[in-house]
Amino acid sequence: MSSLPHQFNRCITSQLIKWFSNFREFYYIHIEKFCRQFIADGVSSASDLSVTRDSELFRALNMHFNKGNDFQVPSRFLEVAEITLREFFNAISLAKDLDPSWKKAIYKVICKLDSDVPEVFKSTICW
DNA sequence: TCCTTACCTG
DNA sequence: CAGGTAAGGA
Repeated sequence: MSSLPHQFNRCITSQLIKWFSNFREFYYIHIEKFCRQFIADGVSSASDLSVTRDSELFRALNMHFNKGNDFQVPSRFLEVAEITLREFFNAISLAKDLDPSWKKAIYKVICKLDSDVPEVFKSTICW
């Protein structure tokens, strides 16, 4: 009740930030992986790419982020995942991946689509 | 100069 | 996932 809580708070907050950061990495790594696979499989247009709750991509992400299906993944997540997938597709199609920092342009677009952290996390993950 | 974040490693 | 850090922003 005195000084410790503050340290805990600060510590846990940074841990959560790190946690989400790792999630973000996982997210992008897998979307790129699936995207390249789609291309290898012959998908020719970004419009042919979609992400639904039945998609393998979704399953992979959900398996990692929401293993026990403790949350109902908002449809917005699917939309953003699809946008991200198409963003990667277009970039790779244009051979932009030749540039060492080609992903930054994508990150810049996607981060603007970030949703706020749901209240459940703020109120549930406490000490 | 402090804080955040992307990148890499274990 | 956590730790460490170089790089960039305020």
